[in-house]
Amino acid sequence: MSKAITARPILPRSFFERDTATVARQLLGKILVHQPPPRRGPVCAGRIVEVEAYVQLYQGERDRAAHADRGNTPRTRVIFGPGGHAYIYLVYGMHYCLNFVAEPEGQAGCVLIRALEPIAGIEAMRRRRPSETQVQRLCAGPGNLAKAMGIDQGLYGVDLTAAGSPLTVHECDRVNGTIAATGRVGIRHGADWPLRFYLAENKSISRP
DNA sequence: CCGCGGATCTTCT
DNA sequence: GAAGATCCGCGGA
Repeated sequence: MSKAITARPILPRSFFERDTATVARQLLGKILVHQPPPRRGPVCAGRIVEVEAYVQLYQGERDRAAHADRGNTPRTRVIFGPGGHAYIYLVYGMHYCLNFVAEPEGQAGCVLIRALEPIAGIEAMRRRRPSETQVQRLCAGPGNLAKAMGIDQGLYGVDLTAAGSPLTVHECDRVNGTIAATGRVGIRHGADWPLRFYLAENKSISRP
């Protein structure tokens, strides 16, 4: 790949240290790159097509669906640090979920990355998800994208903004088409808050 | 096509 | 002890 991709500028910390919903929305169309250590697999990359924002307050109300709402625990500590780091956790004892920390240090916000359109490392993705037959579905859904991209707890806390980091986010051309905003998936509290953003016509989103 | 159960981590009640 | 920011395979209709 991917001189063409990794040559694009890495998003700076100032991109992430803003209002969480703004960060979420503006991540659409950006390129996520996973570069494992030498001999640990090929570079994988995908275009971000679906995200969710988890905030401290939404229109003055606590976001009880956010992990950070429970406070600063061993699992959530990275969310309270500076923006532009990876927050990774295991759901239901099975699947890893990748989030980007937003907001300045001391404020808790993060963006769940829910779907990517595969760009590079597709053969590796297929090996990791042999049951998926459609390339465009390899990274559809938060657990699926972590699996396909080879992302696990070992990347907890990595700085997304450092050149040479195993996980980086890169600038891309402006997105075309409609950006949809709906309620977040699989939660109860604040289920109707429009904090899920996705590219409406994209074939790689987790669900329409 | 739909619904159920399994996998088995973190946190809270 | 239970629920949760999930996904997949199985069985029945």
